[in-house]
Amino acid sequence: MSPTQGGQSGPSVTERVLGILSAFGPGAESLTLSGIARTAGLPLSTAHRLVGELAAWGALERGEDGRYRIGLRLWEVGALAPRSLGLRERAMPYLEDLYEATRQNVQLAVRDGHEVVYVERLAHPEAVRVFSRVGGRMPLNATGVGQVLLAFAPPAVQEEVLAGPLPALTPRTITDSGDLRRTLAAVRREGVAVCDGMVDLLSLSVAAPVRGEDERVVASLSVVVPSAGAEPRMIVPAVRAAARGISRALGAPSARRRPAGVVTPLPTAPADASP
Amino acid sequence: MSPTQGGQSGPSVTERVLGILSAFGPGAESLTLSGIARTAGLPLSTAHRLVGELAAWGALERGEDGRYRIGLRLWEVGALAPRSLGLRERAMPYLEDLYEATRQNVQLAVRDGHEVVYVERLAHPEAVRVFSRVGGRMPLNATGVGQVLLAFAPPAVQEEVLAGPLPALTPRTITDSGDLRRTLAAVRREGVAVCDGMVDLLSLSVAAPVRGEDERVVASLSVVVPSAGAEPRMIVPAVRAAARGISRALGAPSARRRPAGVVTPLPTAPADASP
DNA sequence: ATCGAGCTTCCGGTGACCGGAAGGAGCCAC
DNA sequence: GTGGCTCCTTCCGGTCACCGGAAGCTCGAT
Repeated sequence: MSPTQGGQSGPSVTERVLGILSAFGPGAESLTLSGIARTAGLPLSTAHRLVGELAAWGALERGEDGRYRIGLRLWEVGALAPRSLGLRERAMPYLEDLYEATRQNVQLAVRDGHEVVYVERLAHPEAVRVFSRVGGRMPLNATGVGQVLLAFAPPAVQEEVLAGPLPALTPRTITDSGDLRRTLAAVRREGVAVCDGMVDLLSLSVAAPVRGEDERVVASLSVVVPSAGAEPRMIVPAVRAAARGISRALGAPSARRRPAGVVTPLPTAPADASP
Repeated sequence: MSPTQGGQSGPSVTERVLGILSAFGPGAESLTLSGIARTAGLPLSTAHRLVGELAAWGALERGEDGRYRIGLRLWEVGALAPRSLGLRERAMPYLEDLYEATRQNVQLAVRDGHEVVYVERLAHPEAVRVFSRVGGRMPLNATGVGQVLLAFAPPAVQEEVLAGPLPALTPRTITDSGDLRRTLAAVRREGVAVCDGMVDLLSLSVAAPVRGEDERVVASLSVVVPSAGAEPRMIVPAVRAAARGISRALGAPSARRRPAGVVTPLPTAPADASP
């Protein structure tokens, strides 16, 4: 299938170039040429040539220290990703409000495969430290946003995750697939996930689903507060309201504005846990 | 110098791949395969192969409509760009405050070559419409952030821009190099740029410089308000204060916190307009 | 039905790419 | 000073991955 898997031939040029980009990551924002070559598994001279072309275009930048970093031009192109830009633009005002109201951490995330990817994050400098970062990944089972995204994911994805290993970040992380299945059902029922001490024993997160125009859950929104003395009851309505606001901004019919006081039932989950 | 400039040979594989990424841009967030091939100047079958590899890696995503978009994975890598992530992370709290105080548009931008690139933007849904967008570019002479970034850029860059054509976005855009030179001197003297109706006749922006640990101006911050009835005197101090806060967060010595009431002079500009 | 636009697959010739090797620059330890 | 390290840069000939024309496919529109 891949143009280069036939027999003993090496990776294609494209794969090598992408491999160079992959060498960068959280904790490896700047690399030397040899570091790139080592990480990407390329001979030094090959890496030199390819990196030179990438830098000429602006995908990489070379600092005064001679180290390479991701270039502004690549960031610019990446910013065109619909799941980043389109979502962010419309969600920001609501994230703002939620941030302003809580002065804690507010996060917006989407699902990519079996992981959560954080798309936006507002953090008060004095709020609880949080492990996530914009552009970072986390397992689906261990985070509030992850549980929401998983609960409303296609059944096939749910089963794959439930069948696979469930990594534990703390002793309180859900790692039993039966427990997780029950939790997901609860999330679908309640429309929120409350995750206490699963990423980090000191923090608690409250997450809610964001729906797109076809009613599918396209993102999840959460607030992270200190676990000690947290009162989720105070936060849940605010998170739900913000998530609904974003869904409306994205055109989700179920989140249409309606006369105050009239309560419409939440749409039923696309599919239940049992496929 | 380039590995492929010798004689009549075509662009290298790397250049072709980057050309494919370049095909995407503001107003072209989603493209068909043939559209990509046309824009990038590649034969269809070549584009097909390369795009396939990019999609397999996650640099591109193929929608249900068969069109290609920038993939989340590329966004993720791009998010590692130091001028985006590092800057944003530290600047956000201050942008927040400024946004909260003005409920208008707040922007953070850096210079790349002879253009401004917007790195972050907070926009109130009911605020003045603004042309800029995250990841977008604008000419240096026509925007508040641009004038600030140009005023504190290396003299060589200033001269290049002053020598080159100065695009006009409105009749009020500065297009005379003498005028621009005087404006830049004023910006250096005042530490702020006030730009009325230069991007768009209805809006006014107030911008201030953000300095890094080596005192160099690394970014610029602005607030955009409706031109009609705007009172810049009210906004200038807030913008200056936020810019100074970010500079401090980035480690700029001149922005160190000091006993209230003691005024330290702003550092002199790295170089005056006349080189 | 007929057309056209867009997509996918196939395959043989060839020239772009590969990477070993040599050499230079900077740094630290001895 | 001098040896040994790491990192970077440049060169060049053989070979194999890449290129792209062509044929066929799937749509939807006329």
